Amino acid sequence: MNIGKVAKSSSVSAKMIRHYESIGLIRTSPRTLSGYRQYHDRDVHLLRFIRRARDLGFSLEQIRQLVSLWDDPERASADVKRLAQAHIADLDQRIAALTDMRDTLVTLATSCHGDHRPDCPILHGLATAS
Amino acid sequence: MNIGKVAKSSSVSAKMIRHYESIGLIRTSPRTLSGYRQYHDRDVHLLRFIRRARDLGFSLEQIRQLVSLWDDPERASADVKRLAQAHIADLDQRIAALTDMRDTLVTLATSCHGDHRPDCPILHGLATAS
DNA sequence: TTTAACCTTCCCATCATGGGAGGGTCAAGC
DNA sequence: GCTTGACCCTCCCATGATGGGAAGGTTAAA
Repeated sequence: MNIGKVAKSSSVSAKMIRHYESIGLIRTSPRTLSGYRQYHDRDVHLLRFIRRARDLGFSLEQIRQLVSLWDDPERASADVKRLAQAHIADLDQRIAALTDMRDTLVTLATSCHGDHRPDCPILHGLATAS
Repeated sequence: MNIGKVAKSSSVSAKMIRHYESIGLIRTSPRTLSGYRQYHDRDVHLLRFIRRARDLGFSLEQIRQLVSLWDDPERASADVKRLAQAHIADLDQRIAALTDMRDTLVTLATSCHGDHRPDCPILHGLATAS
């Protein structure tokens, strides 16, 4: 299988597949005589795994660990759970930070009359200590 | 005032002040004979404004618009409000995306027993179509 | 044989920020 | 006046994940 087909069936772009190879997230693939990368079904499985982990917001470094656990028949599920929970905590923090921003902004926007006059609590709020 | 003092009192690093100057977000400052940038109180005000807008998650491009509205005594508060509401909508989208990730991950992690055994619903969930 | 659709590598861009090298300036204390 | 330490300057490089595009080779079908 060439890289284009793998890209389509894994939903990981060819660009990214090459990149993942270059940073050692996936193994270097064998090549044809003319230099084309050759893949098999198991590579598609791995790339789908990576893609889903990305969709869940894991970083490539975290995915590197997930992949090595995935590959390891001796793994303890506790190790996987630890990774997942650390990531959940991280997501919670980011959600909280964004929610704080949102709430502050909603408060400011609510008090802005939003007409032709220049007076604006949003700009005032930004200019003044919070 | 030298750049270090401005950085301290505005909570914007000297590195960033130079960067903001280089991308035209703030005006180029006058220099001493030896090339040191010279600032005044009004520059500190502007940088604090920028810093607070960053803290609320506005991009530098959005801040560029906010600053020009801030500078404009003829502005309509409706224009500011429009910017703020667009940003709120953007924050809402990001919060929703992160919350979806979080919920999916929590579901997977909950069903993982998290012990020494290798069997793990989290890895299984990542490997299988969602 | 031509052509279109592949593939290759290499460099550059994003966004906001920081690190660090290599070197100049300034003020205080001796 | 000289040393020293704390400033300042510019320039280049790095981050993380992804994409764009150039310049050129390969393949399969018409």
